[in-house]
Amino acid sequence: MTLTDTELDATFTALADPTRRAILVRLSTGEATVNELAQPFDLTLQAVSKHIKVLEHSGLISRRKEAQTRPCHLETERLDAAVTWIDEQRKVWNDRFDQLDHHLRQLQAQPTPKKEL
Amino acid sequence: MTLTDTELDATFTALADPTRRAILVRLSTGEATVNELAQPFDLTLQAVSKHIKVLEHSGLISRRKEAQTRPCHLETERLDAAVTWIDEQRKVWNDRFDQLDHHLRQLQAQPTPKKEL
DNA sequence: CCGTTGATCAACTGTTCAGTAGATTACGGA
DNA sequence: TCCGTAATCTACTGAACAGTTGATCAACGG
Repeated sequence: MTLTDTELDATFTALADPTRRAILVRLSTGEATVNELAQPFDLTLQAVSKHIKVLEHSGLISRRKEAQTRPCHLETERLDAAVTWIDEQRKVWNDRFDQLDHHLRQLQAQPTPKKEL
Repeated sequence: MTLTDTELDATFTALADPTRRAILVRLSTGEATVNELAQPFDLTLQAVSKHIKVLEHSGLISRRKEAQTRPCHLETERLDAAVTWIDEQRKVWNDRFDQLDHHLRQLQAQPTPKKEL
């Protein structure tokens, strides 16, 4: 799935914070509630709740509603989509190198007058 | 190569802005100067210069010094490193699913008394 | 129904960030 | 040497953001 510009904004913004990345790492090992996620951090519950909202808004996680708790879990599709965007750039970049390589081989085959470095 | 927390911060922060992503897309097709990069945007040269500094600081691009111009080019190693981090999380997540799958098979094999949903 | 727990909402503060304008540096060409 | 061009540095403004405290809501257990 391809993301819009706005979705890419939200996704990379969510990934750009160490607390939020730590939450994702924790969630990669399984579901967790807000309290459980907040426990390792020297932050108020409200602050962690905000981070979770950012992650949820980005689509990187989603949540169930279970009794009083609201367990969070990873949405790997968004991780996939982020990688897809990056790979796209690398692909174009690498294609360009292939062309450069081809060009250099041509130059080698038929020596030309040097123009500018 | 593995990135530190600070480097991941800088890398994902750099990717979190649409102008900066557009600059990266442009650079994936080849080197460009600050003026060339600024041209498509409705921004002052100074603003674009700042974005470029953010990208350079993140390690996603680097620059040569050529006469008056300072051409920028992509550093794909950083793109690779960002993908590596994301893949790491997906791997753990998928491993967990494998375990869950294994667990469910066991449950299916030998019916157990239900504890809690 | 009341107290406890999990979590959010609301208001406020301090900091970071994107953008601007104006001055400045650095290089190359006439 | 003087001018034009490429780019940066500095100082400023307004918006967004991370964090706090205090109040509130919703669900369960006695």
